[in-house]
Amino acid sequence: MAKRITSIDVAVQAGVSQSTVSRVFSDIEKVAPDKRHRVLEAANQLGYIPNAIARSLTTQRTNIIGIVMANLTSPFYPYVLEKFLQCLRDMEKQTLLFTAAPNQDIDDIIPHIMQHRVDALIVTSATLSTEIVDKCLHYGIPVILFNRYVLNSNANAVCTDNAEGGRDIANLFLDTGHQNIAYIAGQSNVSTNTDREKGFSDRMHERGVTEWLREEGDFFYQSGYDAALRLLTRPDRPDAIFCASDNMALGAIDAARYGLGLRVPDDVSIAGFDDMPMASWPAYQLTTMAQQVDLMVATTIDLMQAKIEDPDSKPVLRLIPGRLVIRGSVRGV
Amino acid sequence: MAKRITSIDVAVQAGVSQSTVSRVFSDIEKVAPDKRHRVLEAANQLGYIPNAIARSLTTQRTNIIGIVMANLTSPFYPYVLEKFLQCLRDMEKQTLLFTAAPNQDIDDIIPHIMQHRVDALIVTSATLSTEIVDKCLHYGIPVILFNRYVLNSNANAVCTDNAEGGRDIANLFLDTGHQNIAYIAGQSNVSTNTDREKGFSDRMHERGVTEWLREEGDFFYQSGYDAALRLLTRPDRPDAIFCASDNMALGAIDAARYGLGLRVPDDVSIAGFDDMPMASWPAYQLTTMAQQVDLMVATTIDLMQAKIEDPDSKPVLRLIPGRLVIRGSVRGV
DNA sequence: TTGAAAGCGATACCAT
DNA sequence: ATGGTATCGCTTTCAA
Repeated sequence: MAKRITSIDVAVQAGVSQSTVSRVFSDIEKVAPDKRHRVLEAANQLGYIPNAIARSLTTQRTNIIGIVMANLTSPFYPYVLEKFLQCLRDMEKQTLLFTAAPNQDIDDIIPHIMQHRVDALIVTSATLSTEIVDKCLHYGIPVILFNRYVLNSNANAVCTDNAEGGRDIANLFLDTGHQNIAYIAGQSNVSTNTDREKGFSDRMHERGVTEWLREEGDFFYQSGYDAALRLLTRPDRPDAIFCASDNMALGAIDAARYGLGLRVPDDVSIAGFDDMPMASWPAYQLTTMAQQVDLMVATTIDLMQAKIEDPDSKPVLRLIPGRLVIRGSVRGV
Repeated sequence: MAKRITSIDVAVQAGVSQSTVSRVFSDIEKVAPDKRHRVLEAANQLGYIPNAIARSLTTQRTNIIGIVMANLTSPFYPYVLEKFLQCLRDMEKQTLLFTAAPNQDIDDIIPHIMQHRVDALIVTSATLSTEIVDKCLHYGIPVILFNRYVLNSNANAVCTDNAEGGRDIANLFLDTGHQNIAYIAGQSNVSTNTDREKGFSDRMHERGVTEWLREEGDFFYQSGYDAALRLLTRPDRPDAIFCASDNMALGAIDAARYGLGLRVPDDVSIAGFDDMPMASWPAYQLTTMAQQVDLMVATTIDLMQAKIEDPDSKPVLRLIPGRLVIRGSVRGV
């Protein structure tokens, strides 16, 4: 490795002061056209690239946004991540990405992130204790929760209206005359699941249905497959299953078809939640409650910007409505 | 936001010098147990978190690894990314992640990354010009290509042995008595495709087959679906299709089944390449050439480490063999 | 407009 | 083992 090129080298080469070089590369300042030209030329000649580390140290801004992702393996999240990366790239921000190790407490990784003094922190599908959120805020790092919320926290949050989505699916099943309905839950301690389930069961009750089957999974494919197998081998086989995630819904469809030789939707209707890319594949044609990812991401970025510009703004929770996407996995529509 | 807490604040509070505080947080140095205790206590009390920016400026190391990813939307890459994140997290390194915008030249985003003085750069499924690689090296930033290689470049590279994989699939089809074989290509200008195709066609020739069908896709699901539709509606319908990616293979299976009512593998055998998670789902049971992602990632990290420790080490290309995974989409095995 | 000089918050070398 | 101090590479006053 050759000697590192700094703005001083460029200054010497261009016959100007180091300050002037700095001004050229921070754009804003006005510097005489001829000098600017000489600086640029010298920089190019020497292969100079400004050092963002040094810049961050003085400006107190890194232009880096931290993103914490829980599970990249579920096909829904890569899409979310991709969107975030696109947005941030367009804003000329860089992205420092973190995943939690299995069973690792998200709270524990935050200090690692804070060491790097990110300008803001986006946390998807994981909750943070109010203490750690406050610690971030204390350091001037806004926190925005994506698809999770914590009441009475100082963190902003953007979330699909999961309860409303659950109600809509209940309506869908009942409107199409299904008699024996089942729900396959995600982990019962995460709000994404509980909200969907709450909306679903509230609406069922409102419409006079007081009993239905329930199995619990973990949002992943295999758990949906297994849960559906348990449900569909019962003597009182359900004729409709609402799965708390698309992933589980696809598993449920495969269990019905390949595990038990049933037809979907003729023998059993299946609905999901998320609308991940595979939901539209011919093999599945899954009817599902779509999360409006693009809108959610854009909203998250907006909240982030607002909070960066006015750190004292009050935290808000933005609920984004889901969109019911009718395909072929629920009969009678 | 309160005043930022620095090591000086901690030093004052603990009644020691700032140097001592620094020593406590950089671990290595020995400092008297009682002082260390006082420092830790003061730090905790003040909510002090060391500033990695300032540290990087003096140590000339950021502990950040840059990763450039081309397409997160293909289900194969999130898995790769997840593995990288895990490995790097275990090494206490942070990850700065970049994706290229559609049609954006990867070369153009490298300077943005270099500004942040990452300790190394991992580039997946994209090539870099030799000039830009040399520029990185000049700045002491090793470059490791993942699943792509550039001959005569100074970048290290880790790649599946795509040619060998292609040969193996040719063997598989011929050993199982298929007569009319077809190949669905990815973009014909990327080495991942050309190597697979080259191995495949070489072996076909070696075994006396000189003619076969060919369609071109883009590695994604839809293109596989469309290409398979074109192939399977020909009068001389192929009885075996080798797809350059699992994604396209799944599309091909769906096209055969749902587009044309054919059975897989009875009417047509289909093989893929990658072994992404869905390949094992009951709906597909795809026979495919698996890329050994864990091994590839580990190898990449090893090369990276070696290059960081000895910047003058010669660049190497590591070929990782694929593993043929026999499931149910090819008949006769 | 331009240059000189004072930080930013650590590390690391040099004394003690 | 501990403290003082120069240093990393920039941005940002302050004067000129």
